[in-house]
Amino acid sequence: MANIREIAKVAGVSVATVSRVLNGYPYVKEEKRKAVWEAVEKLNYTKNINAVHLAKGKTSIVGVVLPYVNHPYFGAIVEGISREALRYGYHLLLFQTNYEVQKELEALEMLRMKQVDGLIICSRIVSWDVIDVYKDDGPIVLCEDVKGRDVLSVYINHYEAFLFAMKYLMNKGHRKIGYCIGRTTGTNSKAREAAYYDALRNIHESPRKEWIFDHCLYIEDGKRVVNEWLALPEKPTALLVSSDQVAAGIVLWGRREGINIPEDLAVFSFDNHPIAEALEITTMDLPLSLMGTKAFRMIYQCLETGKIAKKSEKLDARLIERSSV
Amino acid sequence: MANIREIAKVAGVSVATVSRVLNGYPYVKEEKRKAVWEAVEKLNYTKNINAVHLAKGKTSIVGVVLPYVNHPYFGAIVEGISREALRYGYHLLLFQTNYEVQKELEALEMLRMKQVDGLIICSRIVSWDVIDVYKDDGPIVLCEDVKGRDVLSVYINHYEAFLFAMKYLMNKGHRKIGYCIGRTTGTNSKAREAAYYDALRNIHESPRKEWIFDHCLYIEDGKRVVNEWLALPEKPTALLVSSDQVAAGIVLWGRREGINIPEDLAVFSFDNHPIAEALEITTMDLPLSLMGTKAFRMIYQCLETGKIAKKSEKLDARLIERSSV
DNA sequence: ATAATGTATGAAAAGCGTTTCAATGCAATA
DNA sequence: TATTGCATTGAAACGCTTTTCATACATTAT
Repeated sequence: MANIREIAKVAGVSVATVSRVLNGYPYVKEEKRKAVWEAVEKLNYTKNINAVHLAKGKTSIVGVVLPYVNHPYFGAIVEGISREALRYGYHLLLFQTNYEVQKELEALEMLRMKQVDGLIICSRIVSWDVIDVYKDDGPIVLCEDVKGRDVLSVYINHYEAFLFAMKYLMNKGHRKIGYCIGRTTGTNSKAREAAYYDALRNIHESPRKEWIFDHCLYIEDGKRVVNEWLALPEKPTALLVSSDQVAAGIVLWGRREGINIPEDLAVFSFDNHPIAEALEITTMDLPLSLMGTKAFRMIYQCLETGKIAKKSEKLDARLIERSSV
Repeated sequence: MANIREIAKVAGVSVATVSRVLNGYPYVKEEKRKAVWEAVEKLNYTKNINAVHLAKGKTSIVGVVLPYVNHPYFGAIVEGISREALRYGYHLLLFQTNYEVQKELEALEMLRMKQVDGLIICSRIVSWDVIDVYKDDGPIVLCEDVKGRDVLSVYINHYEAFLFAMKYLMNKGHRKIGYCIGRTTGTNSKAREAAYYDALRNIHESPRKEWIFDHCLYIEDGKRVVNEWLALPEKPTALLVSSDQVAAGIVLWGRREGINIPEDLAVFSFDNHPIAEALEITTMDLPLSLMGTKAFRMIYQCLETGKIAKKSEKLDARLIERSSV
């Protein structure tokens, strides 16, 4: 495979000139410019981008760290990142972690090794100490409330959203409220948990462990929730569900079990995925795609200008009132 | 940032020895090995992976070309690819194309420039001539029937699956059958179209343009289909739907319009996404994740051994009988 | 004792584009 | 005419690791 030196030889110019032509720099006589392009054509030359990466010290790639590629929640975020990255000529390197520390570390190592120029961590399990170690290796954006820590972040105000939902349910007269969550660890989950407990405390209700359903991610998890709910001696009358997927599962499997929604069980969900519209599920719209877009922009700005306008950005959820509550 | 030369100096060895230690090669005295690791520790050294890429001429990255990251169909494929890539220490570079030729070309260029070692094209719009140009730049796997062309491929037998579905519907007495598809171009879509026409011809029914619904990808497209179906002067009694998402939309919006399924309208779908189970939709299970896994393996095998066991692999769909037909 | 192996190590080349610096030529301004 | 400045170009350094080749010494086999 031809390289830039051969092009230079064939075109009768120096490698510097070839580089100038290839990158569209000025100060090259038109005839030389032409000669270079002809040589490129003739030798069927293509840049070796790894040499470019080495020489420039950057790759125009940002890494995206997430537990599951195939979940609509993360899909929406990635979509937002992808759209923006495309616009600025950046590429995306995907790190599916399954919440394994090892995999997350690997992604961080890739930042240090300059495989990626920056990192967007959609969800994580590694501790802050670990993140801190890699902070100087390139911009890292977290999709969670970093609470004043010295890292970039764009996040959805899950606490407010959950609190809002709780109050909404309580306004409708509900006192016995349970909730479904993807995992109990993680900043976002903790924020929701806090809102849940705070709201319950407000009405002097004590929380019940059996009304909290963990590991709720996909539609099929809704089936499990319905079955567990049915088996409950004392049942909550309403459920906050952190994902429309799970809510859809609950509504659909619930129907099959003869559960009336919202009469027997009110379902209040989050995401505003089209499935929620189709099922008339009351939900909070989460600006996931926007969050991805903003996360990328933050990285980009940091990379190109070295400055950051805002270190942290909080995005709000929006009520979509339908008939499942 | 320290480099391998500095490590060599500090450890009092040559760069070759440092490289040996770093890569776990034999033939290094234990004491030197230790000295190197100590220097690495001391200088907080990390490899510059771009230099590695350049020197090795490979990156251990495979590119994944797809139109939309955020569709469950492609999500499932990527999931399969990702799982396998993880196992073999490969990374995934995502190319979201939105079916723009320019974007697909860019991905192919990345193969030529050695940004990626191989390419998995989940769906495409560029012509075969274009693909051919890049064939020698690295392994390319297509997720479609390449019909004897000299490219690798793993694909689902959409023709058989669609034909099977048509016969199934016809066995249930349906004669007026329409179908919903994501796009009308593309090998996979053409295969389905062919099966549709072949089956109709079999029962001497002539196809109707207004019974073919294009651009059906997401749940919300089901709403559109329902509305169009309702407005039809003469309605098909059954619909073949290429995606469970759309089928779900049809079933759900159909219910809201008082359409009885399957009495008024039978729905036969594809994918076997959990949503189909929740909605009791009869569907064909498509081994999407498996296809991704196999696609990666093909690339991997090609890369590591230079040989290909099978150039093309056809995967079959499986009937999941439920109650929407 | 000698040839043949195996272990251990470093110098140098190879992989390749970018960028800086110095130099040359030519035109415009003082 | 002298000076300043811009246009043009190339040599060489830079980014960094891998890998080959040659060398030296220690064993083991013949």
